[in-house]
Amino acid sequence: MSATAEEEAYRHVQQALRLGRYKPGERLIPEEIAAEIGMSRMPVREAFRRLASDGLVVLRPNRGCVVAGLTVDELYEIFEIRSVLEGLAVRLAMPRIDEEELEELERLLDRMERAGQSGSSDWVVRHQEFHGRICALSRRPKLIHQVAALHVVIEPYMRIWFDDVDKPLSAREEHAAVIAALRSGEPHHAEQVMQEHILGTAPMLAEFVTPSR
Amino acid sequence: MSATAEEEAYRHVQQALRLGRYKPGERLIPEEIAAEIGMSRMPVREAFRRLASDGLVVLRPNRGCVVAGLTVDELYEIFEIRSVLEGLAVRLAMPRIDEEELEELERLLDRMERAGQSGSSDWVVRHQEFHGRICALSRRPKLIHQVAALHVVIEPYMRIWFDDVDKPLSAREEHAAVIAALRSGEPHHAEQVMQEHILGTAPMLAEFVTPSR
DNA sequence: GAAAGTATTTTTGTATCCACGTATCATAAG
DNA sequence: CTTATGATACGTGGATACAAAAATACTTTC
Repeated sequence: MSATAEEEAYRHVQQALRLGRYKPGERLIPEEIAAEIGMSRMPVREAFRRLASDGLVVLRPNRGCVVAGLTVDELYEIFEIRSVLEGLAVRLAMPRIDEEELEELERLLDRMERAGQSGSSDWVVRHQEFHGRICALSRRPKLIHQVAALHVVIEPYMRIWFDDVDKPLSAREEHAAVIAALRSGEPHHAEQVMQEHILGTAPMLAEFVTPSR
Repeated sequence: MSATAEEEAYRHVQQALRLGRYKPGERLIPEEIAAEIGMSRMPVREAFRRLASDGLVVLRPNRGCVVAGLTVDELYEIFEIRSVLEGLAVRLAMPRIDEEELEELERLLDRMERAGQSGSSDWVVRHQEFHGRICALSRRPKLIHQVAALHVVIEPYMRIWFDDVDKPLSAREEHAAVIAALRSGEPHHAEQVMQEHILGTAPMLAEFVTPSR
C-alpha cells in the first residue's frame, strides 16, 4: 500500500480539514505538516496546490497557505451548483435504476438515521454516501468527482450544523421524497425534487457560517 | 509584474495545451519545461498538480505527466455538465440583465462572426468571450471559474473543429437565439435554450475526437 | 525465442541553502 | 496617546545536489 508521498500529504490535510481540525484563516506551514507525516516539504507543497484547486485552502503569493472559510454567499453558491449537478445526476441515473438499487438507497437512509439518532457525527458521512450513491448511478466520472469535491468543501459546516442542532429532523422525509421521486420514473420530476431538496437545506446551514473573515 | 515562477509555468503550459501544441498522450518532462522557461523543476511540478486538477494533464505515479486527451464519452460528459452550469448561469443572470448588456452581447456576437469569416481561429476565443460574458452576469465567482475551466479543456477540440469545418455556420443563429431568450425575461426559458444550445453542439465536436488512447 | 537477471534511465523524494517578502513589535516622534 | 519607523525574526519561494525506488531497456542464458 505505497501511495506517493504527495497522496499521503493530500489525504492527511484533507481529512483534517473535513473534520474541522484546522479553523478557517489558520496558516498551514509546510515544514510543520511535513514533519507531522514524516516527509519533506516538496510533496506537501504539491498537495497544497491540489487542495487549493479543491477550494479547501487559499494560496496567496509570499503569504503561504491559509485554510479557506466560506462566506454565506459562497455557501449558497455551492448549493446552487450542487443543485444543478446532482439534479443532472438523478436525471441521468433514472434510466438505469432498478428496484434493487432503490432498496439499497433505503438501507443507506436507515443507516443515516441510525447514525443521527445515536448522535454520532457519522451522520455526515452517511449523508454523503446517500448522495454519492445516487450520483454514482449516473455513471459520469467527472460529474461524480465534482459533486464529491463540493461535499468535502461543505463537510465542516455540515458537522457544525449537525452538532448544534439536535439532528436534522426533516432529513428522513426529505431524502425519502427523493427516493419516491426516483420511483416515479420521470427524470425531470426527480431532477426537480433533488434540486429543491438541496436548495432547501442551504438556509439551515447558512446560519452556522461564522461571519468571520 | 512579478508573478511567481509556478504561476508562469502554469500559464505557459496551459497556453500551449489550449493551442494544441502538445498532443494527447505526449509526455511532459519537468526538466525540459523548466529549462524552457528558465526555472527549476520544483515550480513546474507544482504547476502540473494544478493542471491535473483542471483535467488538462494526467499524473500517474512513477510514470510522470502526460497530456490528457478526451474520449467521446468524456467530451459528451463535459457538455452535459456545461449545459446545466451555464444554464444555471443564464437563469441567475436574467434578473440583472439590461438592454445595454444585451447590446454588448450582440457586439460580441458580431466580433465572433467577423473572426469566423476571416478564418482566424480567434473565433474560438471570441466564442469563449461570449459564453464567459453571460456567466459573468450571474455574479457567481465559483460558477464562472468552473465554466471557464471546462472551456479550457475543450478548447483544443474546438480549434480542430473550427479548422476542419469551413466555419460553424449555424453558430450565429444559435447564439442569437440565446440573446433572444435573454430578452424574453423568462429565466427558465432562457435556461432551457442555453442547455439545448450547448447539448446541440456536442455531437458536431465529437466527430473530431480522435479515437486514440 | 522466451525467461531471467542486470544495467540504465526516470521519476520521486530528501536535505540544504539562500534571497526576499511579510509580520511583529519595540521604540521614537508627533 | 496615537502614529511612524525600523530592526528582527519568520516563512515563503526557489535553486541545487543527491539518494532511493520504480520503470524501462538490455543482456545473457537456457
